Amino acid sequence: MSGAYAYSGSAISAIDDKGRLSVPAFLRKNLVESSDGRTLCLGTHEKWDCLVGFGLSRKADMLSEIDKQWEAAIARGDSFDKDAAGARKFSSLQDLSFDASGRFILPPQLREIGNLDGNVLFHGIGTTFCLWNPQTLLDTTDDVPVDRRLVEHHLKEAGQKSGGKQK
Amino acid sequence: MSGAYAYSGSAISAIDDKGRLSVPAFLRKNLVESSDGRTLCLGTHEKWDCLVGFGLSRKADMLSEIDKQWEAAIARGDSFDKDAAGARKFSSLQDLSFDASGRFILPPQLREIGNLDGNVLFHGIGTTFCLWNPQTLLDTTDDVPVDRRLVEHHLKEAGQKSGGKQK
DNA sequence: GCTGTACCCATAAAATCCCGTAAAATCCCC
DNA sequence: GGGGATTTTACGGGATTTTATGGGTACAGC
Repeated sequence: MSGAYAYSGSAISAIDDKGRLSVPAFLRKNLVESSDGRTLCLGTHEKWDCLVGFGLSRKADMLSEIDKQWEAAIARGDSFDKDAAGARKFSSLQDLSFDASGRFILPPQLREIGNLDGNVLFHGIGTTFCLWNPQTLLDTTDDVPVDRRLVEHHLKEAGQKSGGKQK
Repeated sequence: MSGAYAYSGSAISAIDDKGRLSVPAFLRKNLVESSDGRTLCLGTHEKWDCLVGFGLSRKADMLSEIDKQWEAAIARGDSFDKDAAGARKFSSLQDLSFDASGRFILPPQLREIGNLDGNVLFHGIGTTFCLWNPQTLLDTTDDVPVDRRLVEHHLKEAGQKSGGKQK
């Protein structure tokens, strides 16, 4: 694998009035290295009710993985639908660029699908990181192996900051 | 693979009264690089009820893919009809040039085959991207692994913009 | 002449960039 | 190790640039 860096840790960040969101600093460094610039790839998660993010280089890895699968399939004489595999992985993915202070605009469609509204919880899960609506994460019935105490802590913290503002 | 960049993301765009359609900006960048100019290759999809698009350089890749399939077939002792494969892939392909603002004229035959009328949904699937009539995509019984929420979002958005105009 | 196409201009909306400021984290010197 | 100074970070608010899209005009071929 290309990137030697793993995403870890968690933090909460708020969407502002212009629909901007800032990437927490601890993710930013890896992201910049893995994208060779300030680019964030963001898409919907295949199973969970959240968004996934990672750097550009991961996209290239995904392409070559599909290619390898295809080559293995034709060598065996099997069929392999590259387009279906590509659609699954790429159709929701957007390349977003963030500015020097780490902010990017969250596209409306991703915002809607991810149920994001107000506070967003980022948390690294290795090769990628997830963006959750903290409440959705607490309420989900999926098996998302996250320490609830962590989420609750971030929520409490964010609640104080906005001072009960109904955003 | 030649291009390190993969087509991803989705957007809707409308065909105007003069039959023009604009390539969404996020696809345009890759397209220009991969074509060394403002050229878009457009054809019908082999399986799905939509059109496929990509840059000029992808044509060479397609040729070498056919070659690989042929080699794999002989290795297995099977037969492989290169001409048939080529016909399938290339006969519907047109090279279209788009202007500085990203617009091109959708040839009537492709427009008809792709069932395109009014709003067109572009979505990247890695090495290529697809052009769908959003309604056709929602109604299709083929296994097109696309997040329906995305399509629905784009449709809703487009509906608002035209304000119910029956285009 | 028409018709279809490429090119040019105009405008509104959206995205991008840049500059402040204030809070938080880090450093540093005593 | 305490406390102030410096650096990062978060976030509000413009200004500039890019994009989407309407519409005009010139030039080709029939």
